[in-house]
Amino acid sequence: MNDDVQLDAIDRSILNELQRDGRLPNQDLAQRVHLSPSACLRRVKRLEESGVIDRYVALLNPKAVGKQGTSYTIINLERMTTAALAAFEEAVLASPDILDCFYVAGSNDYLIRFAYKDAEDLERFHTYVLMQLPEVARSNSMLVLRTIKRSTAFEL
Amino acid sequence: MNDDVQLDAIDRSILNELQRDGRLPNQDLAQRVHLSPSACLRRVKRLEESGVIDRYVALLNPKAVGKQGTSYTIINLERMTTAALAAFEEAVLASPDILDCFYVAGSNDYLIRFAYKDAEDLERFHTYVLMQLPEVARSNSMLVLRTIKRSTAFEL
DNA sequence: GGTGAAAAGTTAGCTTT
DNA sequence: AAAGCTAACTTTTCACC
Repeated sequence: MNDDVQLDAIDRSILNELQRDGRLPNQDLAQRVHLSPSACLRRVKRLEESGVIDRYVALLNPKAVGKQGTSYTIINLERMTTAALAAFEEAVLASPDILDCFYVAGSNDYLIRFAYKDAEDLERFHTYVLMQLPEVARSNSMLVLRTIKRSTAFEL
Repeated sequence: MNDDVQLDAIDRSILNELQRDGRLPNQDLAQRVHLSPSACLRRVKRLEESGVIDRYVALLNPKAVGKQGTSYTIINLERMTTAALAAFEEAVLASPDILDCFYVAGSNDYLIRFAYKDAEDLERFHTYVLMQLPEVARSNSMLVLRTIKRSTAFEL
């Protein structure tokens, strides 16, 4: 995982295409970036092996798999001891509906993204956060009401 | 985009595998879910066509494409008029480094995810948010210091 | 970086359960 | 109605230019 791979204009074109469509056939990709299939594949393999391309995933429609919505919650811990952080993070990793968790700078401490099936599920999460997670002092939940923009792709 | 497709245990296995590896060859996938390749492919196509699978993407290593980090910013708008919201959202859509933007419930209004190249880039973003975006009253930035968990996959 | 042929994977028609 | 078999077709891969 070298973080300093040099990318030229063609590499960036390849990455832009694959960020949009991870299953674009190599032959189509080659055509779009004006290379022969073999030259194109060599570049893609190099991008995969150097870790520029981390992985390929299928993105699901949340509603179609029974997820009504998403919420973001900011959580303050009571005590910031090493043991308290470790216990909190272990609990977060064990909860499958917590999609993301970041330790953030600022007055607040953790930011969690959570996908819920219904109102009951959301309430269960709140109870869990406030009661079951160790050392939680305050939490501030933000329900996503509307998505203006959502992207997995970086601008290159 | 039917939101009420019935998924059986095999469909859920398929989705779990493809959420982890969007480029898993159909033959390998078939083996993992104990189906013949043709039966497996029929199910994958059905999941794609019914919109359960939204799309396939390549995920890049942020560092490898020159992104040092991510920040989340909560933004309050001065006036919540239709025109103010539209102007703000238009500006957000026009900024390529704003990855996500959600309108959220609670005392705050918008939550933005931003990927930055370096400290300068981050400062440029803050100046942009506070000075250039229309009607911004207050903003509260949270720099991601550490990622405990990050997932694009739903628990099925 | 390109060419072309072998290997691998995809897909569709038909049969079976 | 859904799964398996088979064979044609497409795509990937790789030695060589």
